[in-house]
Amino acid sequence: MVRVRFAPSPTGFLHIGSLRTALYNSLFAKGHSGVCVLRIEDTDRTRFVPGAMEEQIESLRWAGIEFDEGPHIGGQYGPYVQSERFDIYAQYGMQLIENGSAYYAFDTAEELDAMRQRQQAAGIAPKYDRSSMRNQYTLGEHETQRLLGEHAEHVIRLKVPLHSDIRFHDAVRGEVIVHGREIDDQILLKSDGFPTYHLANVVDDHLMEISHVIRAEEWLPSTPKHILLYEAFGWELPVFAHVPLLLNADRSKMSKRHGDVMVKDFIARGYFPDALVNYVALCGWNPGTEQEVFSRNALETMFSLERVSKAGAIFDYKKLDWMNTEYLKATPLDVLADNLVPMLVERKYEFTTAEFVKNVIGLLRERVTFLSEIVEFGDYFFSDSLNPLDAETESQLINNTQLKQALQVFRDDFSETVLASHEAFTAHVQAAAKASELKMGAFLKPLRQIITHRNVGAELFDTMHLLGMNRCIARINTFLS
RNA sequence: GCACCGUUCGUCUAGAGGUUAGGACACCGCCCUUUCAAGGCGGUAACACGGGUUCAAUUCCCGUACGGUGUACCA
Repeated sequence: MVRVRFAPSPTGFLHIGSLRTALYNSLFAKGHSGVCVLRIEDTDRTRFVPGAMEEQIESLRWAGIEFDEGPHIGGQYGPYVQSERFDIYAQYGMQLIENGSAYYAFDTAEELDAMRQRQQAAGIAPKYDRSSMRNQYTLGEHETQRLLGEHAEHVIRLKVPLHSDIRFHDAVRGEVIVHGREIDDQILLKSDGFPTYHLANVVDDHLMEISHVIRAEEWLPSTPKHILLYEAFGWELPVFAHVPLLLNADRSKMSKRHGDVMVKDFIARGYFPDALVNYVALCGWNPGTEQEVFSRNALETMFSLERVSKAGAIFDYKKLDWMNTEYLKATPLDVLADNLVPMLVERKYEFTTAEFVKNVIGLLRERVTFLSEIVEFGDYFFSDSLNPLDAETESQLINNTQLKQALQVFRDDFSETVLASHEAFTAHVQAAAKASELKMGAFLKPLRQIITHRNVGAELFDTMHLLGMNRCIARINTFLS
């Protein structure tokens, strides 16, 4: 049974990189008929942000990533919030103390700082020095028990075997080897009684029967510590898979300052959830074919850890935009209309019937990146009070007597048949232009400006056809007067 | 500093000893055209470097360089 988990910390908004990690977990679970659990890792009380968990769940839900178990839905392995599992960690910490895999340490923050400074000065790697600091071994059993008896501040540290090499297989990277001497005696239980990530993570993954740990590459260096913990408990290892990081343009870990990185930012900018998910899935994974646009279902069946790439991927906002246009072109018009109508209503626009809006979207969607842009880009469809023309265009139009003549001809001979077909329209335009000795192009551009108050848009025939004869004539009359 | 991980067009990537090194985004050009797009066609552009191994290395091995991550009583 495949059981995976996504385990964010509620310290802020959901990061785009976290979204991808969650996605990979979810895709992997779905593809293997497994279970994806959400677990909240809130063991750092100092960084806890109220409401963050809810925000992250909401962002995930927006992206269509749902869980099978979690704090918001329950499940057989709860509770799914680590702060509610406080006693469990203490219990397992004690087990490690009893079997000699962990020990008590009483050093203060200042003492530890001093230790690191000494080590740096001596040019050696900063690492807890079990033989010189104040711990169970240097103090002796008697003194240790005495300190514990009087409730002296203490932590529990992992006793890392000095000379063992840790080697493990990573599903995306292959064999990874770390020498035991490089691994620090990690703190397992902090002086406030809360576990560190390392302990909580291993205990929970075991208790929740997680089969595959799919997480970001930043966890790779601490994986040996986790393996040591599994061994200390005598537990079976899950499969580890460390996925590459999402990077800024300068190849550093993707962060603010270089652009939007929170999922809520992408929501606000108007991306389709499926487009964002599709793009992000491709950032570090591909199926080995040349296909780039996938349904969610295709993603679920095709995704595999073996095809996740090893190197970090620079997040390409332009390609994301392209992906969004792909979805904009592929999504059924009535779905798009359902999304756009509320935005139009909010603007208090008058022409917002679903059918009309559908037609507008059909005309304009190839010209924008976001659906929401149509509100602005196609404003002349939704209201008859057009934005003022810019001064230069306006004076050009007003001073063009030939144009006015042509417009009069165009308007006077206007009938329903003009907009009945492209051919009829073209013939009508030509006749009006010819009567004033204008070239067709020289007439069409100003006509567009007068009808839409814009220089670009869909083909004029389609535009006017959708607007209808009366609205077109009204706009020409407004200009002529 | 040390440890680990990585390195194919500007970007995302395909490639698993012998390829004209393929695709996509972006960029440029042409076509289409009633503007802008979309679409079609075409183009510029990559195997970090040095040693091996091999008849043959982008591909395997070892170094070097560069980059990233980690090195907390944060996750």
